[in-house]
Amino acid sequence: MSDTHSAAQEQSKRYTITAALPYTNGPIHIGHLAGVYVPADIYARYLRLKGHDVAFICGSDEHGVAISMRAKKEGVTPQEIIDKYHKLIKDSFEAFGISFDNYSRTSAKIHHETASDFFRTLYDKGEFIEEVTEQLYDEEAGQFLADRFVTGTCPRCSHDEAYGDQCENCGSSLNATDLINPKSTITGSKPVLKETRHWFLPLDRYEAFLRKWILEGHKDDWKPNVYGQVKSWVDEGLKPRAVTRDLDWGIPVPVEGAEGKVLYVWFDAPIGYISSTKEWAKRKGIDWEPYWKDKNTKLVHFIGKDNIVFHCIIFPSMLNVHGDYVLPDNVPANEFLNLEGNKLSTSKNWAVWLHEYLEEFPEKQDVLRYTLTANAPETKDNDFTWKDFQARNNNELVAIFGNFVNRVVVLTNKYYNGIVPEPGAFTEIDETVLKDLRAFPAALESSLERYRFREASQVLMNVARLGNKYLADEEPWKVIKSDPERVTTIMYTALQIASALAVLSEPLLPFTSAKLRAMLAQEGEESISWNEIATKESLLPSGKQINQASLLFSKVEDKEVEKQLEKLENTKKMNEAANKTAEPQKETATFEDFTKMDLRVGTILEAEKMPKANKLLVLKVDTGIDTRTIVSGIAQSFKPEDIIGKKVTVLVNLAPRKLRGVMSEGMILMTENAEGKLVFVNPDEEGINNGTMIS
RNA sequence: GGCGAGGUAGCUCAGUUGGUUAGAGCGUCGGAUUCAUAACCCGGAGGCCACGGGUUCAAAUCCCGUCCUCGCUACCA
Repeated sequence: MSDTHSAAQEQSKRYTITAALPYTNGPIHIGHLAGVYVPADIYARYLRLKGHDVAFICGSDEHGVAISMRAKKEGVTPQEIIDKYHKLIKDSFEAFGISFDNYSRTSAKIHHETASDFFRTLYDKGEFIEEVTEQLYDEEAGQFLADRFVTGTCPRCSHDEAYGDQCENCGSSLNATDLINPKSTITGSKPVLKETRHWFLPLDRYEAFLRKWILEGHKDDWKPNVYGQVKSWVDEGLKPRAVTRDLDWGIPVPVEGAEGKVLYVWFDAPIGYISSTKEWAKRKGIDWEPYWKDKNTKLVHFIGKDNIVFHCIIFPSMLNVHGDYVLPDNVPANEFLNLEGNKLSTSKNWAVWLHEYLEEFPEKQDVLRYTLTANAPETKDNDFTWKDFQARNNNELVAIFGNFVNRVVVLTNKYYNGIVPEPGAFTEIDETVLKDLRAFPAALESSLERYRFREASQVLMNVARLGNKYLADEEPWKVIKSDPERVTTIMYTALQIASALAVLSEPLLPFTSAKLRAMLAQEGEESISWNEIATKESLLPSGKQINQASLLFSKVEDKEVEKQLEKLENTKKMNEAANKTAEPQKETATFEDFTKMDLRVGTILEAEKMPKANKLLVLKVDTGIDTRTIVSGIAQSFKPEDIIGKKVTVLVNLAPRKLRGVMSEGMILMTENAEGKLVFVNPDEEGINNGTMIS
């Protein structure tokens, strides 16, 4: 082997690359891909090409209350839910070319053991705090109820199907114990309060460690959005965080007297990276430990911004107190991707689903990879539009990349029957072009090492641009008529660019790279390595027979874009229709129930913002009976000055309640328009006096 | 309310140890060309660098304030 090869070997490092474990309650969409899996895959592929030792690790995250609840709702077992999505996700990743070295699942035995051992180690070290609290318990089902397993009347807006953690009507976040008339969604029975013991990870004790490690140690090499978010958390003060739950779906807490309790999904999920690595190592017959415990291993977590706290604070703290483990070298979290101007939403079906894309755009994996990379939400939220998808494909992949390759291969076949010609003397222009070409690997490395994938996609495109410009300047199709000798050098040089392109495109466009290698007859033994591009005399040697041209990319027609937009329009319509469907009628109220409520016409006399609160207005209302203070959560829909003098409907005999220190005596009746803006329910006739009864 | 990130050309984004006419790609307009999927190549137009103050010989870049977007957090009908 050459000297360059051994030099590369010497620099070779060990990398453990993780991509966020997808939660198995839905398929993968473009937001996941753009934020996590595409950049992680590009990075992993690049490192392999550089000759590094890479473990690219992922798997399905299959525990947690959301799956348990969904199973109950659909009347199936949690196992059926996770099997369905695990398969769908795993298969679509594979078809999309995400090159995981191992894709495991947290329901695997090896993971249960690993997570269990991990917990036990911290437990034995006395790292946890134990605390007994009162939680809602369903006696009929014989189990504690997670917040989302409880519904009841919202104490704020009286919506009577509020969840234990949040009221979807008024948006307030709640404690399950706050709900009026709580009801178990499992049996419908009324839950009781019961004591339960849980284990907490005392994050507050790790503040000094986190400050030193991240705030001092990674000030300059972590992305501003990640660093800033971590700083924000640490500065606000960390609190102990429960790492166990009362639930029957998950990894049993491996401690005496913890029956019916499982590890909190956020405790076990990141450990899934470790168990997936173990699974992989076992299959390969190698030792997994260096990938997590050797100080020279570089651990990198690819995640979306919603996961920053877990990957930068909780998991590193766990690894640190456990001992033995290396800490992440970087966590290049991305922001979010929007779709046609709106947030991606699994529940609203506002997404481009990977498995659907693969069916609707066969053989176009690289087009989506490229679009998502070129437009990745690296520094701020970004918007995916189908028009942009079409433009990136037609104007860049087809027009620049595909076209260059096609020109070179067609001309080579036309002039030399597909045999790489022997070059003559190189001109200054040839030399410059070849020199520029050899600079590209370093340029790409610089972008990729800094996790600037968007930039890398443009650098890659510049390789094809270099080729196109070279052909346009040298005009072999003209020169062939006057000086055919010269054309051999031109075509040889252009073919070197195509050959480099085949290798350099591998991380971003793996399918295209493979096709191009095949076209240039540079597969397997014949292929050149990334590190050789800058140094090897000839990338595609004279005399080599290449194959016929075939198109690397095809145009995306307007029709296809329209079809996708139509699909989204339909989703919108369905959502609107779903919203229009009125909620079912509540249970019968007797006349007496109704007459209990004293509703009056009132007038807002004064209104001002509650200091230090976002949603609250403090109102003085003339109810006819008296002038009283009502605190109302309408500040996001109205300016105080705009509602003074407004006639409103007031529930005057609602039990008074103190809100942020101000006693609120009553409630203003509100409803909501299609955009979610609040609207007063008020008498629209003039001349109705304050205090008039509503019946 | 507090904190974090962002606000630069029609679009997507670079650019901050402060320093000549603020850059790239796409789009647009014009030119050239025909080997190539009407693609490539060359050139032009297009920016009060969110807004208002300040520091400075000099500000997209530093300081103060305001506004907008996204997120976290608090509070919360």
